[in-house]
Amino acid sequence: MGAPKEPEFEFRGTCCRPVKELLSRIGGKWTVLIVTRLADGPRRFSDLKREIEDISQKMLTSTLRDLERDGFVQRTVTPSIPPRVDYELTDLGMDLLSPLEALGAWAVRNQHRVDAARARFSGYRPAAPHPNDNETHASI
Amino acid sequence: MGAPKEPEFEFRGTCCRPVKELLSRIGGKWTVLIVTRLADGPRRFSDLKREIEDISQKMLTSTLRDLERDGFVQRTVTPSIPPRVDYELTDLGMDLLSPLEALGAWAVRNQHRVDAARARFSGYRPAAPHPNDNETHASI
DNA sequence: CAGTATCCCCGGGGATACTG
DNA sequence: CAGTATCCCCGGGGATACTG
Repeated sequence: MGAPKEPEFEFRGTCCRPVKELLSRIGGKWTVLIVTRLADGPRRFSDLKREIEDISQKMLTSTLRDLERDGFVQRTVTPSIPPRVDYELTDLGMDLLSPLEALGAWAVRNQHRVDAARARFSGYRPAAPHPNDNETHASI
Repeated sequence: MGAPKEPEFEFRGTCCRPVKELLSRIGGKWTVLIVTRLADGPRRFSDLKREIEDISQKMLTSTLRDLERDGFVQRTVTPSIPPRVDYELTDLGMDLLSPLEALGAWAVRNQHRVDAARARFSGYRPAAPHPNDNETHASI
């Protein structure tokens, strides 16, 4: 009976569980950082940890696990002592780079337009302020 | 004088606060849904509320406010009683549609590869299981 | 080295009631 | 109609300690 009422995505005609999932995956704090690091070639766990530096062990592990689970990353264990684990992009992971780069390029190209909009928004807007913009109204 | 150690994004050479910001914006639960609705033309607040249906008033308001702030959406008030507020994509918002559609199309095209990866991942993996895959080991 | 276990915090998001 | 106010919850993410 009840499918647990997930909001049904509709993306310009095409239906959208996959879109929603991809969006929430790349919306994660570390995913894109890790993927772009791996774009330059395979990395050991400790390489990634060192290169990204601000990431916690836990988030590196769990983000990599999610990426492995979804098929973007291949995990290879070399059972030595100490153990060695390498991560690399799969074909699927490499394919993902294109739309990601398109989005990244767009963000960089249009950054100034967003910044300008923000300046306008927080600046003086004489007409039609939002109801509770609790600005101590300047009048007197 | 520490800048509050934000992880510095590096996206294939180009630096990346804007990429990070765009990613977290479209990673939001409702942003893309709203933007794609507006892609078909201007909508009143209540239209969006009705069309998206599962969204709460609060999230519709705050997501629209974020989109307005960043310059993707234009908000137009008609001070009648009851009031009427229309939202529409700005040029910036419409420009965003391209990379978004590219990403959406990719997600749909490659959905089966992700699904296949997941099936493999949760299925029987004889070699190199993760340390604590606490599977009640089938042996005996 | 490459993890796991535990504890904790904050903010995104939801529900409900109220308002100019 | 188009919001705001309040209260609440959960899970993403961080810190720290421990381990095969």
